[in-house]
Amino acid sequence: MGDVAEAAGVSLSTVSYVLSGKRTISAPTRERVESAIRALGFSPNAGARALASRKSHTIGLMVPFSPDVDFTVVMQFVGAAVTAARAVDYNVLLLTHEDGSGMKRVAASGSIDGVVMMDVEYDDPRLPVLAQLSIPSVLIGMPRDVGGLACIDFDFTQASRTAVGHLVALRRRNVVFIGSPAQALTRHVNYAERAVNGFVDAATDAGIRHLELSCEPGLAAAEEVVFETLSRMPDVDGIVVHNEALLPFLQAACGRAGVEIPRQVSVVAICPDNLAEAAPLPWTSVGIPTELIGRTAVDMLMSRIDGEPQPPEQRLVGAPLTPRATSIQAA
Amino acid sequence: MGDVAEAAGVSLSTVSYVLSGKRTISAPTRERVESAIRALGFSPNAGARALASRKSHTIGLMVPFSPDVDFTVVMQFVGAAVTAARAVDYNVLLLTHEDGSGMKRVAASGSIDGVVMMDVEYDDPRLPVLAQLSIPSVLIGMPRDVGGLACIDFDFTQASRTAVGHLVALRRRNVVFIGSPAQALTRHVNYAERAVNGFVDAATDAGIRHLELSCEPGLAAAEEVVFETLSRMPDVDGIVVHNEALLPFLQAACGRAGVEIPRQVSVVAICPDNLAEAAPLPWTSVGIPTELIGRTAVDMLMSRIDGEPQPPEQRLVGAPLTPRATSIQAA
DNA sequence: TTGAAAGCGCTAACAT
DNA sequence: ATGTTAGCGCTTTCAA
Repeated sequence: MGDVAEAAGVSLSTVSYVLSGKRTISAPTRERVESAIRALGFSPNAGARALASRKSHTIGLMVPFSPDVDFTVVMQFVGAAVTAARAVDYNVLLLTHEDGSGMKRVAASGSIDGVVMMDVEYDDPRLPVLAQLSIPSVLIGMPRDVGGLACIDFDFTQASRTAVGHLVALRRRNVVFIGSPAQALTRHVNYAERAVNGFVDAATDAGIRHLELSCEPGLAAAEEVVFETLSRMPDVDGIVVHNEALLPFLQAACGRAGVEIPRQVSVVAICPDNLAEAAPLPWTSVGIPTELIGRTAVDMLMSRIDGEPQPPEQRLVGAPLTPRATSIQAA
Repeated sequence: MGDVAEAAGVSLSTVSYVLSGKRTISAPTRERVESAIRALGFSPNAGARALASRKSHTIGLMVPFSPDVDFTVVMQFVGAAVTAARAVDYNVLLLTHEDGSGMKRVAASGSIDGVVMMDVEYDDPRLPVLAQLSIPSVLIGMPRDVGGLACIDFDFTQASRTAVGHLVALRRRNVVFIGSPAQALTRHVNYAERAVNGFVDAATDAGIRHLELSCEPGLAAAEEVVFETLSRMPDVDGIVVHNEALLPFLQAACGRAGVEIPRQVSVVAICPDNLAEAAPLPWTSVGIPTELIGRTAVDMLMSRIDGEPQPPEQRLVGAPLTPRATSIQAA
């Protein structure tokens, strides 16, 4: 940085202020400094900056690696978060879901200025650790006890209500909810619960028959759940499905069972829009806005890092329904 | 660190050397220092350490986010790499596949000491950038021109040969190779080519009939490729499939077409073992050792970071075949 | 609007 | 086997 200062004929601190923008610099000076930076190919040293400013310009991102998460969805969050961080000139340090002590270490050493934690569980053992840290954090997901933490999550209740509303508007009167695998339910009681509750409430309000099932992924499980649906509600004419891993198989399973989508049964999926669009028969869906949630999580974290202390905040993100090929008006 | 030194009754540098292990310390001294560290809850500052030592103790990991990669497989590499890095006390900075300039920045600023680049393409535009960096790198994948770079990849040629050998031993004589989608072929000419070549060579050597197809993922495409197989080789009795995204659908497609696995047709998949095991009918497979490759990539990088300069090196990792439910002796 | 200079908390060369 | 000390390359207060 000394070289740059010399080349531009200014002091070292002026170069620093040009870089950080924390001081008003006259246009000509700024210009000279910037061209000197380019000419010398200067790039400020991250370690020195971190030491002097006590900010690493890096956030931690805790990513789940357990086999029961849908990595397609996870990667959408991750991609959005990384993009959002880059946009404000922050790096992203990869932390694993399991590694609570690792998080403690990088936080204590000043390697990160904040944490975004994905796939938060209902009673997540990492929450106490998080609360102890001296750096801010944002959770993606909604634990039982939010304490003073900041959270953001998809509004599953609203999504289910919207889905049911759509089916009712299409004059469907016998609807079934196909939810996430049992394992997800136990880990994330909350979100599964919210989705189911929204469904039940909306169906009750509308005065229509309803049934709630959960399902593992895979073709066999898909066929099973279709079979169970037909035996418990033979005149089913509407389905709400909230299970990303099941989607690729559900249409095939319905086809084999002779259940015609969308003529006989209209289906609304709760899943990211790009998954809904990619299906052979594109799903009508309430799209989980993974991109928006990932980006917002980072934005919330940023305002806690360099803004004034923010109050705890729990944000629920809703989404509209997009009609596609799997739902039409009942005959 | 001064506090720790005082509490332990030693000098500041002794604390530093206890931490880094770069000096032999007498047992009692080390003990006093370590207990002082624990007592004070001391954790060394990463920025200061990076500044003084010119090492960030962080590696960059370039992860692909394009929709045409299989994220299940990607995450296995990532998980293995992160675990390996943690094991030697290194952090992992997440870089996106697209972000060549971002890589340049973090390298120039001293934020990372080395890079592991996943999903390397045949003519990857980032390779020139990588070669310019002053930090070492390791590629996962095999580009056209390796230059002076270090690479590691799965030995697809050997895998195909092993698969064909297995089918031949089961007295299969009419075999088809179902490969990756066309898009993967254009991006990664090399690996697809190697897999196909190994297949063709082995089938030719064994003197059996053979056919090579490629296939998109999804149930419809799976049915199509089965149909094409049957029309071009009605007496097919062996399949080698190298297409992770297709696997969940292939058994269903065969079932629908009346192709009985494994009685009528024996199938060998080239895919990570855990994918092969998870199928309803577990695949006989040549398992891509994602875990090993990810870990080895990090090990190779580490030896280039703190060891003496290493020569360029291209490493191919082979794997054994594990017989499972999709292959038996021909009648 | 700009400059001078005192650290930030470590590492490692040089001592002993 | 341990201590002393000069930086590492920035940020930021204080001064002009």
